[in-house]
Amino acid sequence: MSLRHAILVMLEAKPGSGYDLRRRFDSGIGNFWYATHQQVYQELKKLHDEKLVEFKLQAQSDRPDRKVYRLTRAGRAALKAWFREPVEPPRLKQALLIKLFGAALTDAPALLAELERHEQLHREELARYREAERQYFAQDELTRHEFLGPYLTLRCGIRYARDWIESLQEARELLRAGAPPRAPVPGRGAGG
Amino acid sequence: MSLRHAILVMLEAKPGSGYDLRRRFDSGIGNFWYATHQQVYQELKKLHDEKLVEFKLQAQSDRPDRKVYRLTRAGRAALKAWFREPVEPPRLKQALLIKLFGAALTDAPALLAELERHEQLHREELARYREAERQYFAQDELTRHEFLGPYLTLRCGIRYARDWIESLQEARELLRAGAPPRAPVPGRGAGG
DNA sequence: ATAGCCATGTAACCAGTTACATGATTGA
DNA sequence: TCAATCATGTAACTGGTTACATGGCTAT
Repeated sequence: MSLRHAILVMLEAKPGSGYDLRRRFDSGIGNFWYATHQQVYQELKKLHDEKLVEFKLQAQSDRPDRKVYRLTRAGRAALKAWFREPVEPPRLKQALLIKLFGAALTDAPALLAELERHEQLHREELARYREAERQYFAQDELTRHEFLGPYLTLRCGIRYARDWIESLQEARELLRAGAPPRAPVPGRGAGG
Repeated sequence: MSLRHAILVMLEAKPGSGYDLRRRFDSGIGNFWYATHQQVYQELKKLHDEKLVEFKLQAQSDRPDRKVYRLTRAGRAALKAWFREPVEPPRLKQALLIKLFGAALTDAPALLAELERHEQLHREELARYREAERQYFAQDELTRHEFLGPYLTLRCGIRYARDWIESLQEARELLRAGAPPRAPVPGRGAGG
């Protein structure tokens, strides 16, 4: 139940409409927390009912009116309280690994193609993160300090994507070889 | 909607009861797909209604009767069909990263303690994986070949846990320093 | 014309979680 | 006596997804 906290963090960084928030879920926090426009609008409604956010109607002549949300004092308090509670570690759901686990139950070419496809997706992901990192360092020190939090999540994403690429490469090599390794791969790759 | 496929893969590896499956979700596939006993029993019921699995009642004198499930021919076909369909990449939900993203909104000590707590959890996770890897290599080559799929998922898990530890260490260091890095960390850590 | 963007919403459904229930056996 | 393990299940609820709806503006 952290969707609301993702939204509160986003709104505290910068007020915005449901539509704005939805788009922000395509990057930044979106790299590790996903939400559809339905979830955003409904959660905003709940947050408003609970008086954790408020909005100003922003009439626009050429486009639909916007509800620009921001935190209330109670919202800020709720967010601070959440920061002090422990979050439970996430429960992973990696469907691709179910396939890899059951590698013996399918034909190798289909699985190899699927692994390669995912590897490619992670390469693109990694490229996006690297570009974002480059942009981060193009800023002055004051701005870098302000965005230290987002930068640190970016670093997590870089390691995540990079290691998927490594793992999928390894998996493809060993599956192609059709035989298990004789011993743990030495060095960093062995988990040491 | 891959819970059913996780169950089908598990049952194809070895028939078992709902209770068995539930326990198997504590390791192996459980390292990357979680399920409660409710989900298991209800999914088994659905799979049975759809005639993808069948069961034999195993009466036991001292303990409750077990329903020992296994795949039907249709179940095996459904599983093979799934292996040929692409799986969508997972939508991550990492609540801890919401906190890290919003680091500026809370006091450092609370956040640092939370990061350290998670780092510790990942250290324990990594230790489990390493032990499992050790056991894998203690087996003969034929058995290693049979369990190549599970081994490869273990490798993914090792990289995953190891990198969380690295990322959380880095985050704690930079947050403690109270200042952003001057330039990307050189070498492998920089995303290269 | 056709599609896409901006901006919001209702309704139905499905997946996942939590609480509650049963009942025998084993070990502290 | 109390808790844990084995083994299964019903019921209520919450969170998340998909489909459908509106309506003007802009670009091809």
